[in-house]
Amino acid sequence: MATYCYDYPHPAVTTDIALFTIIGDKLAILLIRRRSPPFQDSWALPGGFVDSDECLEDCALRELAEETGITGVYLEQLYTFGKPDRDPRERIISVAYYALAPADILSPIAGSDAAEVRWFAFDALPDLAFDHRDVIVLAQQRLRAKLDYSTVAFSLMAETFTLGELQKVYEIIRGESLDKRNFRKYILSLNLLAESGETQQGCNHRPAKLYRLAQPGTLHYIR
Amino acid sequence: MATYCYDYPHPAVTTDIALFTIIGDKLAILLIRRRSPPFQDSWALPGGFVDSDECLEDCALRELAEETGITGVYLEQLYTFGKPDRDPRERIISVAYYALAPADILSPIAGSDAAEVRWFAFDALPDLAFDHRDVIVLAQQRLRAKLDYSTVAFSLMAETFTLGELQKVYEIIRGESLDKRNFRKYILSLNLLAESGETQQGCNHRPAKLYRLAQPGTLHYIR
DNA sequence: CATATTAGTGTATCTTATACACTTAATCTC
DNA sequence: GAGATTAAGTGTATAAGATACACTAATATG
Repeated sequence: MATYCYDYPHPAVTTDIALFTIIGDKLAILLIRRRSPPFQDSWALPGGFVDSDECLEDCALRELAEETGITGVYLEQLYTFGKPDRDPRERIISVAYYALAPADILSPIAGSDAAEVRWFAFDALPDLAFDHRDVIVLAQQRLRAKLDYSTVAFSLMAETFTLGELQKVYEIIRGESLDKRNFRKYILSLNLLAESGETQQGCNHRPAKLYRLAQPGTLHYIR
Repeated sequence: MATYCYDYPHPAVTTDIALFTIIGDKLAILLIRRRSPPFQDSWALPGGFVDSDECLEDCALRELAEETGITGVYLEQLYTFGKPDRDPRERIISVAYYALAPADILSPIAGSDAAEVRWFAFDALPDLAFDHRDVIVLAQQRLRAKLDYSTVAFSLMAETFTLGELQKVYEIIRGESLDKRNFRKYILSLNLLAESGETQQGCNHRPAKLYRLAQPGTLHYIR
């Protein structure tokens, strides 16, 4: 194998991705079971080393795809973790990203570096490799804060969704129940939703109108 | 010189620091003139390579002290810049920090890697090395946003200050003038200030009461 | 002693956020 | 198919917070 030499020590750089979705009525996060040491067989965030010619965001998307098969998520840089001893092998600095995807995303498939891939409820995480628990906690705080001043929550919705489903997502992330009428007033006042024209199918109650984003893929800031 | 070899390419990692203060009635930022290539003689943010056993924040504080002599600032991680070609020498990933200090801080003194150190008005920046203009623009946006939901502005104040001086700082960062009575009502309602008991000296008008932080060094979040 | 300069103070109005309950449309069960 | 069950859908009154606004007070200067 080739070796790469430098005049002074260089750390390795990785990206790690905290991908959230909503499953049932819980916030869930995607973890992989590590195939190799260190922390072999431990659960960890997907992620890996930055290639020499790719930018950080591309690395995060590539690692997520390689290890879990998931693509097309909303992705945002979170924080860079760099304590000298956070990896037992060598100095590794990790640029952490958080990502959001609708729950109807294709089921994850374990890739090369992962023995297993699974969604875990945020409130029932297993022991985690490295400092990945810190990463997840910070990501969840960011998500909750951003709910108040942006439209991040829409990235957790399928292409069409009901206002009830959207309210549920807000309630899960904020950890408190919301008034239905006030919530709908607020959301509709943003003028970011359009009625799809369809209604919900196959529910044992009055079917709700389906909405879609007026400008899909755009993150808006409120206030 | 020793060489350090790895099985696959490692990027270099630096920190860069965007240190803001208020000078006169302008937002100002500290720049150094680079002593060595690349971008020799260009203005740039202070910063430098992460030592193998120091954490990222320590690196930022050390580089700031070494290159400019300034210590004791408020420091917060901003964003990590990692485009593959952002440095012509080799792959360099930079963890950017922004920092705040009161204007009465000791004058900066050029250190080893800096031929010169100077404050520049934010609205009159020179040409900058690397992607440092992007860093500064992002830092200013973060500062402005954070003004609304935290007490960052207090980090720009001297130990004691008048409400008029504090209002001036808010006006400069927000780029608009504020109503005096409403501003005072808002600031005092936070219950974070204590009267020092002293008043301003040597001004050719009614002297203002001096205030200090009730809990110095603590950042508070509003709302 | 008149002028200039900034400090310091209160209220009325507008805007936004909150609290709150019933009717509707579908499915399910007996 | 009648009644029960479930979530959808809708408006108003009140409370809280944000905004607009003008004069008097204390010091220095000429």
